[in-house]
Amino acid sequence: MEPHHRYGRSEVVDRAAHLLDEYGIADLTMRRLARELGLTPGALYWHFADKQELLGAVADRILEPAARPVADATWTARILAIGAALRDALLSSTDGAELVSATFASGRSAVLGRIVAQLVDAAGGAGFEPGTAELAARTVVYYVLGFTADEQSRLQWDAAGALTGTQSVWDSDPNGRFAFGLRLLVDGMSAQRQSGTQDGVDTGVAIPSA
Amino acid sequence: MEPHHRYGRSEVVDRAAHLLDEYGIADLTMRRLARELGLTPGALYWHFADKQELLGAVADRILEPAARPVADATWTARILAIGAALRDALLSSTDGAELVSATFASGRSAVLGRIVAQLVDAAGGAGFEPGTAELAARTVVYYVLGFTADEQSRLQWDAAGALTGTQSVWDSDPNGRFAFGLRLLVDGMSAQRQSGTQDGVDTGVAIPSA
DNA sequence: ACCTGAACACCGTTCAAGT
DNA sequence: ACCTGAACACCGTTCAAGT
Repeated sequence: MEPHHRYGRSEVVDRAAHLLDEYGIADLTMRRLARELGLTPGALYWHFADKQELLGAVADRILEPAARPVADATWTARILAIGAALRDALLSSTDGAELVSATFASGRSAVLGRIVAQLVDAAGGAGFEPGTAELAARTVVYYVLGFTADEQSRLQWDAAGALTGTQSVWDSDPNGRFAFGLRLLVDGMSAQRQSGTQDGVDTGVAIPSA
Repeated sequence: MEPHHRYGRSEVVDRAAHLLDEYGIADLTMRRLARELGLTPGALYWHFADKQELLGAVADRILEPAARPVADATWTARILAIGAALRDALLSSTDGAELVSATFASGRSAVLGRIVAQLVDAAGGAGFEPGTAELAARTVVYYVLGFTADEQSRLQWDAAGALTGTQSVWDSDPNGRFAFGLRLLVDGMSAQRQSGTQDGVDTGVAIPSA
């Protein structure tokens, strides 16, 4: 498609994101993407050092809507909001959770870093010192990525023709199921923080991490 | 190696597990494994339907030590023990966490199912009804897989020559860091369960899931 | 019961050279 | 600044046929 055109990096990422959403992560290959753009495979290596960098750029595009700073509120509300926004972003594209999980593992997403930073900030509002807040923030991310990857793989497996009618507890109220685990974490954070700390106010009181 | 030998399924899994530990998940390919066994690639398809099945069998081998029923104790101690045993199992092989995460996503590990069942049982001891206990159990698994995959990738990256000397908070007390997140979840479960429930005793009192 | 041989349809990456 | 051509070193999977 589209011969005799030269591309910038962002146009290549556009196409890659479209390819992902349309055909899934297994079909997001360098060769396939090149073909879709009417290019030779080697051309992509002018835009990206390797495939991981391309995947990171696609992950960042998916995550962007979840990285917008959340309105001021109590720290619990902020964490619930960031978690929900992250899940929504992952669900917005086919195999989004799987892609972002893989990218997170390889440490190649800048935007996920910003999301973690927002969670750290919110956890700081709960009275945790920076190091502990980072731990809590990452715990939230592990949960959201794990839950959503699981959810999405079931969704796509079901959509591919299987068990229609046998809808178990798994299918019903996914938002509630997601919120349950997130609330577990937020409740755990409430239980661990210094009792002298007011909700939403960082008193700077430290909590030992072990 | 070892020509003129015919293999059973378990011997093939042995070799695959060894290959994983020695060279990592990227080198655990069907062709490489066949070569290591002195076989033709096609031979492996007599033992396994596809690569995912092979990976699932290797994952099960790694997880086996973590699936042994834990000694009776309070539900909190059981969850902490299962979580720690799962992490230990994942860390016991190169790329263990990555392999098991991938296998979990494809739902191809029987042993991980048994581990989840033990967590569900322990959560039941906290007074959660079955559906909610399952949610809590899976949340624990998401955390352990996420934390350990992250930990292991950093460990292996550092081992590969990088940042020696600049050991940040990340390297110090990994056990404590792991326990922190797990305790967050257990505390969250304590906060959500029915107050009439004694520790370790399942009174059968239900909690709504949303 | 277990494996070979041979094929099919792919991969990611590099790099001199072209415009 | 962006791309081609061509090569290198691989993949997973299938299947008739062999022992």
